[in-house]
Amino acid sequence: MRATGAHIVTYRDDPADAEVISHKLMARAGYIYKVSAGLYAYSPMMWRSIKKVQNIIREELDDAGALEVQLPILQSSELWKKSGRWDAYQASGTMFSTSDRKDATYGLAPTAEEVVTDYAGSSVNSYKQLPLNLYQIHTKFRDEIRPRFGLLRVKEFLMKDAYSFDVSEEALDVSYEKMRSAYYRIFERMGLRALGVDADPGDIGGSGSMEFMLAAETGEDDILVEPGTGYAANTEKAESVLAASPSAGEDARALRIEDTPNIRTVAELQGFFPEIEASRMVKTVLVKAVHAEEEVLWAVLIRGDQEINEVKLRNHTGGLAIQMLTAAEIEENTGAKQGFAGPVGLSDAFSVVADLSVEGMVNLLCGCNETDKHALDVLPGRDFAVPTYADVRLARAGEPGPREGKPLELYRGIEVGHIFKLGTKYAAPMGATFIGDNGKPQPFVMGCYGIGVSRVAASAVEQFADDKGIVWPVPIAPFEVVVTCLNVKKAPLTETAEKVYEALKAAGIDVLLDDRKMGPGAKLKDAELLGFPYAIVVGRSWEKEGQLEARERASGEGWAGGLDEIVQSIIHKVEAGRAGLEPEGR
RNA sequence: CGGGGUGUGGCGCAGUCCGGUAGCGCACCUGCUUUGGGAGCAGGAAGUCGUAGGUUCAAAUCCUGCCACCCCGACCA
Repeated sequence: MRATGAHIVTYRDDPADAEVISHKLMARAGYIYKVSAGLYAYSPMMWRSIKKVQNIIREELDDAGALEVQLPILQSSELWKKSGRWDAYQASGTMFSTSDRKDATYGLAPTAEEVVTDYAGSSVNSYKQLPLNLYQIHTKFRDEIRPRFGLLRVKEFLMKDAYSFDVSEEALDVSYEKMRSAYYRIFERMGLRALGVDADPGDIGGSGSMEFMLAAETGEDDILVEPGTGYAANTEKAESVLAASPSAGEDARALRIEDTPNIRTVAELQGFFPEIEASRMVKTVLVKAVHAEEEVLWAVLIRGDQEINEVKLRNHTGGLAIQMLTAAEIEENTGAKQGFAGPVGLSDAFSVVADLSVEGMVNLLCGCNETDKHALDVLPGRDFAVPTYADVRLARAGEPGPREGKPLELYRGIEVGHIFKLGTKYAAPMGATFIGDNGKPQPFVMGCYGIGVSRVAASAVEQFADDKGIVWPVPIAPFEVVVTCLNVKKAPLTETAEKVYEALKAAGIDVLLDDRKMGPGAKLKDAELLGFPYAIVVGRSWEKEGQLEARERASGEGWAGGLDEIVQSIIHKVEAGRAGLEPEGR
């Protein structure tokens, strides 16, 4: 393609509302245009990249035996009520909803489990039709609380979503594993190194899930990695090994209640009782778990030097969301002011869960639901009922990892893919069944698998950009090579540029000929900003020495040579670059 | 939703405190010159100053309501 016909529009300034590098550069390069908050138009150049991302995904999924479909994104609330997800998504406010002229309610798809399960339920009758894996690449909608970071977090985006249908858990394991390895290949083929991490399934639900992360400082997820062991997990889910409380194994002393005027936090208590470490204290955090129909009060006990993981806690309570109690609610339900709650003398209004870090603690210090007092030398089981123990603790960097006890390292990442084992979570309530080999109807055992297509493109920019602009990996670049003619008024130059352009086109290279009437500086800057992996410059050195110059965007490396020589070297480099990254074991 | 901030040609901004009828840079159009790192000169087009109301002889500027957008927290591919 010729640049004069490619609708290239670039800007000198970053948009005022851009924070992260991918947003700034994609806007400056004219790849994206903000229509309103969280809604972007993709330019022709952007769309070329996105189509390449899509095609890599298609090829790998087709290879893995999945079938592409296209499902409606306007979906009846009736269907969502059958799976039970309507309430959850209304509660969290993530789904856009609307109604038709007859007042029937619809949602705009944030994912498509209901629709695809409905389809499979009606079109699959026998176990002989399984396994089945259906996928689509389509628009998804989420009413994000705060859209930001350009294409990284938006209200409307392109997602690849796949759904597997199997006869059993064992068969699901096979389908899941196929997708997992396909995911590594997909990202490697794009030239991106994705990290698979254990994750929380969130609103989608199900038994197992794994996220695929691209490392980036601006990522919104924290990942803990135990180096050399293959253990990596989102902090929402991550586990670590915790040393026992120093009090473990001590003889129990008698309970005492002491005055602690206006001493509320662990830090303040440490100041007040300098001889008692935080690891001998138990904090009691009061929350409510919000369910569709009710709210349940919970008291959460955790060792004083530890913090609660809200996601783990939410999963334990089975609620849709966790909210901290307000000062007024605390007083009303415990009879004491904020800062003095504890398991000792706690009202029956609360369900109690204690983190594993509390198990085995003796002579601990905690609140006793009396303002300006704390209990010391408390013994669980004697001074309060032995609670249910569960892991609700936030693992932190530096703590020993769960596999071999090596210190956990913290990384930030952008979530670009997420795979889930759903089991029968959707098929069972929706009555989506097939006839098994025993002649009886049974629900599908499902998995679902997402990739944020538009987010992948933005993440790639985020990961590779430099101070000059975007640096596309070859497999997803809008053009693999730009041929820059520095002076379009000189016939020898334009003729040479044409020749190079035709030669590369004939070799099957995606090449852009920059034939615009602009100054040489502006063209070179544009090529760098737009991020084409390779550039061939036709200018002075051709006029004077019959030499073309080639440049590699990523390394900044340049080389010169005769026309054929340069064309051949570029073809080789591009063809090598198309393969993406070397597979890394899995 | 809570806290903070901003709305002025397509983009980036000044002008607002102290009221007097709108300006700069980039981009755009025409012509000439220029061509190895975002060219020069000359000419031109483009804004009811987010919006509604109020104060005033006079409002981008002061007052009130509303809207949009952005930043910090909770959501996710």
